Amino acid sequence: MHDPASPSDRPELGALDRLVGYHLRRASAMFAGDFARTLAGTGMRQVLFGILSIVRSNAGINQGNVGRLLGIQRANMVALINELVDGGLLARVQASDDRRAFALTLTDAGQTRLDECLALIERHEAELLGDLSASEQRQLVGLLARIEARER
Amino acid sequence: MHDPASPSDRPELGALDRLVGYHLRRASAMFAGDFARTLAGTGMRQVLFGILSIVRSNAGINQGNVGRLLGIQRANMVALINELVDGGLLARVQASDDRRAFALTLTDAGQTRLDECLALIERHEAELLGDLSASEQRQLVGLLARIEARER
DNA sequence: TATTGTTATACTCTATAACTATA
DNA sequence: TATAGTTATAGAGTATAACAATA
Repeated sequence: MHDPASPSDRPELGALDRLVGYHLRRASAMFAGDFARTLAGTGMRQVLFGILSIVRSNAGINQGNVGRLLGIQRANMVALINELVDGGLLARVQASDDRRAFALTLTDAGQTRLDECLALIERHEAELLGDLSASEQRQLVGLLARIEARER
Repeated sequence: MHDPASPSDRPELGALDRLVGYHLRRASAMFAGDFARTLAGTGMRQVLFGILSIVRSNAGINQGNVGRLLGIQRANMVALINELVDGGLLARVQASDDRRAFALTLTDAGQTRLDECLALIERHEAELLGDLSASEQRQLVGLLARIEARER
């Protein structure tokens, strides 16, 4: 009953607990789950929000480049863009310089929807990051960004 | 051509770039992808390795508790445990104190397989974390662990 | 009543290959 | 040849509901 390695006392993670990949996986899943719960009413998902955010900052960008920025395959972008266009959040017009491509822009509805969601997301992040100071949050983003920069 | 917000120059992420959830998502996906590539030959996956690691540190634990530690539903544990038992890495015997449950332990093959994979995983992590000092890596794990602790 | 393991099932996400029209 | 968008499809991963045996 007092065996320090006994499962009935307090189960341990073993080697897992020292792996950055494991903690990234769990923290990321926590954020994804809470994101979905917080934005439940809006029909917004992490990927869709990412697309809207990028299109706002790069008006006229095509969907291939959006996908490249987010690590989404061209084939999988089609349904996502269709969903946003059908929802009236995104406008898709023939690109002037390349007749194969579409130039993407936010509609007015897309602009306001993006802002509404951003407000919800900021509350959601503040909730999950409540234990970290502002400087620790910047530290975290900085470390993650350096990892991401290693390949992309 | 010199418009600083032009998509053709250097596309930006917009609001996304300030969100911890986004960076967690991308960094986590990078680790998952490289994990899969590094362990490709072994048939090992992140979840399976997690199960083996927990069983080693908690010999005799049942699959429900393993799933609870990893955030995996009971229903989804069945196929995972079957896969590891069929692969000869995990042994499943009737628990002495609860006839509903199975006590899980690593087989000898499971022990050596776990160690082999751990060696590969450590190289994979060292590769992806190459830009971070040892102290920065500890900082990162510490920050992630504090996020995870907020709910579980 | 609650819990362990289980089955069945459905839904999302992701990955690949191949096609078309343009470049 | 290469690229943008598209279709079809298959595989993971994940979520829910329900059941039998046991607690």
